[in-house]
Amino acid sequence: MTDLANAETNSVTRPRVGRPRSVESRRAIIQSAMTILQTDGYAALNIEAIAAKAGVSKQTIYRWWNSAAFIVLEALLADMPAQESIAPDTGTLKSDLLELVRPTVRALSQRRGPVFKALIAEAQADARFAEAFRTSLMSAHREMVRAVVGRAKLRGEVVFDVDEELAADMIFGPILFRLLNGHAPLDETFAFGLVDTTVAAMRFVETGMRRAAEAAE
Amino acid sequence: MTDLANAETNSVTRPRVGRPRSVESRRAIIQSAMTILQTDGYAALNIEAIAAKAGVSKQTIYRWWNSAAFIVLEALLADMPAQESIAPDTGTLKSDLLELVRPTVRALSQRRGPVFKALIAEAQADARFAEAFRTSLMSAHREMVRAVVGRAKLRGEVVFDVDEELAADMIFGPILFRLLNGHAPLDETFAFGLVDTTVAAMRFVETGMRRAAEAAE
Amino acid sequence: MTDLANAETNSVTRPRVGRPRSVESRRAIIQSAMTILQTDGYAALNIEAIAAKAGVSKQTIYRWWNSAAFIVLEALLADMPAQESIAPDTGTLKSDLLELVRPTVRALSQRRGPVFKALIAEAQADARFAEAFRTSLMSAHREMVRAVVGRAKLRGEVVFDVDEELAADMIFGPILFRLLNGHAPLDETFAFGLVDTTVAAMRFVETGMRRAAEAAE
Amino acid sequence: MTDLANAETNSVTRPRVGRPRSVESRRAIIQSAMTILQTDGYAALNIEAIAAKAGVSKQTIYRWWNSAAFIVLEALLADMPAQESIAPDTGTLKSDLLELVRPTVRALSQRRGPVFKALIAEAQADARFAEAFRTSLMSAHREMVRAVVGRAKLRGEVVFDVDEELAADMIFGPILFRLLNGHAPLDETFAFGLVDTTVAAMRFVETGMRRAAEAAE
DNA sequence: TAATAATCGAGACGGTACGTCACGTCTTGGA
DNA sequence: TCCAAGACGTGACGTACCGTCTCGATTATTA
Repeated sequence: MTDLANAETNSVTRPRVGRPRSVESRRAIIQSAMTILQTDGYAALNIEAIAAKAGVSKQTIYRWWNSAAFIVLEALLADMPAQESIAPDTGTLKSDLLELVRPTVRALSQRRGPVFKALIAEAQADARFAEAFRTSLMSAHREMVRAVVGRAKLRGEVVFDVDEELAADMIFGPILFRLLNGHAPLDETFAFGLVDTTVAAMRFVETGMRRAAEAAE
Repeated sequence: MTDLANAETNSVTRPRVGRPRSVESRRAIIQSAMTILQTDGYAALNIEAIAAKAGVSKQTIYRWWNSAAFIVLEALLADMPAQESIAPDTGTLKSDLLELVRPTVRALSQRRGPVFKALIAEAQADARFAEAFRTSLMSAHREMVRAVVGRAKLRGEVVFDVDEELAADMIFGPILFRLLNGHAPLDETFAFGLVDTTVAAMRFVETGMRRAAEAAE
Repeated sequence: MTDLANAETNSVTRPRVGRPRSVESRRAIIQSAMTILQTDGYAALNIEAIAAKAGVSKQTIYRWWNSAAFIVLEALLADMPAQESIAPDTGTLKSDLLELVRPTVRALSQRRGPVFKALIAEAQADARFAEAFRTSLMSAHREMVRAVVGRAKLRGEVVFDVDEELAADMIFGPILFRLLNGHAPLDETFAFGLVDTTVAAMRFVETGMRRAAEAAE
Repeated sequence: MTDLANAETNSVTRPRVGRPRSVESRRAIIQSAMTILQTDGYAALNIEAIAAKAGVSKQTIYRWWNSAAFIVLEALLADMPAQESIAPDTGTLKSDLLELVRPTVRALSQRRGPVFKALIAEAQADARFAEAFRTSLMSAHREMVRAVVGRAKLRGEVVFDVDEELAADMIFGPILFRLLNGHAPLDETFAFGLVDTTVAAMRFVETGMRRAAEAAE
């Protein structure tokens, strides 16, 4: 389980006395937040609005979440299908990456785009949320690239010392850039181009270590 | 000259009647904004604080800028040395890109990082600012990559149908990703790895057009 | 109790839920308003100044009052001694009216004058306040004249069909006129003259009904 | 001519050099003020709105008037027919007063009411305007009552020592009271009642001087 | 069964900043 | 000297949310 809410929430030693947390309120809060998000956009998403729509007191929200962004992140994680978390393994780096990149690009170019942009923006002003965002949504995506590239390395499909961290940056960086800067569309052409380019890079990059190895020959 | 302020400001046909704009107020506003930014951070940067520090009325600020972000952007553009706007031309793609990437990475990992993050965040919530940001700061940087890659193409250093737009994404996307997500440092190692990888990609990528050309042989 | 504040405040059926209104804030607001009024005058009385002096948020003031004038009116009503609300009953119309008029004239020529002028001015620009002012402070004063004249009528001291409403106008109209227009002093001479004249009028006025009665003889 | 505008305007020794005052601007300003007054009410009457509507600079308005109220007062005085300034002389006090009171009451209950209320309110916050208002509009009205009552005194229609100042207060005070407080209508019934009552008062009042005279017998 | 304790809704509270309005003053070029 | 245009500093407006704080009521565990 992810660690999005206030610290005390997840305290293992929390005494189980007193009235238990209302699952109904929790559901209504998340539901209301997502409805506001889709109806009026992230700019209209604030604690007062969520509380009013959910028929819940502001205190209850603040008790379990630090900000509206945390609620959205929790909803997003809950909404993410389980299979999305498993890295594809089709046999080739290129098709693996396409399996990863195409759905991501498609989702971000449609419904998920505005939310994702808003959460990243939020993270720039809120270190706690940045941490939560990075270690949940983002790390899951990055991990899949690392796994795919790692397997390609074992197959000898890419140079042996390719940096998997950098590979993840090369995949998600451009996507994020187009999403946030909006200078060009997030479409299929882009997805194919991005994967082709990255695969070529992974196969032929001359890293410092490689150059050192060749020099030693 | 950049086009950051309200539309009417830059109207070419604007008649020269009425009291002229106070250059002193303009200077004080920009100066105060940058001081607050460096002292207390972007979160503390608001119109009231700028007006108070600059000894200026809020109305005067609103007359010429739409938000504090526009002031910062204007200051950044004014601060940007002229030579930064000229793409390097050292003879090889790799050294050209290094000339571009290393100073950028260095600046973003130090003083410029927080400001840049804040402006990108701001752009996600303000379409007008996003437009201004994209067409000034961002397009200038992207243009340099396009120029450098274009020259490499003419030299035959990279495949003839490489997409310069995508090249710019491959360079700045990962930088932006690390800056915004903070999962890994923006250091020299990253700069070299990014350039090496991108150069390899540009040289060996098999694009659709290239594959078609080869198939025709 | 008077009905000066927002409508919902005095709702009888208001449920006793939520944090109760802070009596301390209420007291501080009224106190601060009166202090500003006496120190700097009505022109300096604004919501921001009251809030600052009372150590209270503007929102709290707006929650319970519509404007600074309402606060002053509430303070005035609270400050009004109970016995002032009871019409004098000395046995003759003249001495009753003197009991009413002299303290009023004295108060208005001194401390109360500026406040009263300001509230009447306020009422001309704010229909809600005009209503509150008329039905609280003003109607109380008018009612006393009506009561005094009514008793004089029963005693046969004045003509039987004298209009008590008009009588109240004849008493307070000239006082108000001198207060607002400032063409002549509000002094004892004026008070005696006003009462003498009004008593004479009440005793000898030939109203339409009276003329009709005489004509029937 | 009245003395409403800034002091320098009426300076006798004013040098006649430079561009002369624009009669067209003056007309447009007064016209615009009255239009705004009738269209949107006194609350909407401000210097910026007048200047904009009149196609005039704010400076020009401030050069000749101290506030919007002065403009309105000037317009009102210019609009007042000459014959209104001559006290009626019909032979009896009652019909003289009716000639005075009925048109006044009628005008105030219709078009003139809101403007008059607003000007009186304005006078409470602006001593200079209060002075101008009192010595122009108000004194003219009061003077007519004084003249009418003075003639009645000479005819022996009223007691010889009746106070003409007080008489004027007794007439205009109640009118003003009803206008400002709005507790009862300004109608014909009120006008007749007011005049009847005042006439009775003037005929039968026992003033201090009269009582002293009687006591000497 | 009662005491204890945490949660809930409602909503008032102090606080910060917003973006706007109108004020009265000023600085241009032109009449 | 006046005029229009319009920028300027000043001050207050009324609103939006923030995150916190009482309330009384509710719902569990613990004694």
